[in-house]
Amino acid sequence: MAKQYWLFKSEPEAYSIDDLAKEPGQTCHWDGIRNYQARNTLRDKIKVGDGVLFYHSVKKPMAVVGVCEVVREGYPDHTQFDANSKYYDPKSDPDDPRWYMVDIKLVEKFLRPVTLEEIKETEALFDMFLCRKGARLSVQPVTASEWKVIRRLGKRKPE
DNA sequence: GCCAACGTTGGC
DNA sequence: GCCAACGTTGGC
Repeated sequence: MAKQYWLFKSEPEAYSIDDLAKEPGQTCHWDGIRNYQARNTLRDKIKVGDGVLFYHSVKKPMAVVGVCEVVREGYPDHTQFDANSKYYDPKSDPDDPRWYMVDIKLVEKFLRPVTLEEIKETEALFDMFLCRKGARLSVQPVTASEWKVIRRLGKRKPE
C-alpha cells in the first residue's frame, strides 16, 4: 500500500514533541485515544511506515511542530485496563479490547513551528481537515500534497 | 474564561 | 431507536 499520512494532536502540556524527543529511541505509544472514529483509524488504517504530523493544540503557538513515523501498527492500548490510569475504561473487555494505539518514532522536529494561523493563510492547505469547523478529531488523515507543503514550510529557516 | 460543536450516555 | 442531558474539545 502507498504510504499514508496522518496528523496527531496533543496538548503540549500533556505530551509535547520535546517529551517524545527524550524517550528512549525517541519512540512512544500513542495511548489514551478514547474516540471511536480515531480508534478505527488507529486500529485499521494506520500502517508501519506511514507519516505523522505532530500537532500541538490548545497552547500557543498552536502548530505542527514535527514529523514522526509509525513503527508499530494498531494494538490494544494497555492503559484501558489500568485502574490507576486516567484512561482506565472499566467497560472494556480484555478479550475484546475497545481501545487501540500505535507506536511512533520521531523523525524530525521542525526548524520552526508551522502554525495554525499560517496553515489557514496557505491556499494549498485550505482543505485540511484541521481547518474544518468543529474538526475535533485527534487522529486525522492528511493528503500527500498537504504533507509536502507542511514539511516544506517547517524546513524553512526561522526569520 | 467562554462557548460552539460534537460525542456519549442513559431513560424512556 | 430517539433525544435530552451531560461532558469534552479546542479555537477564540
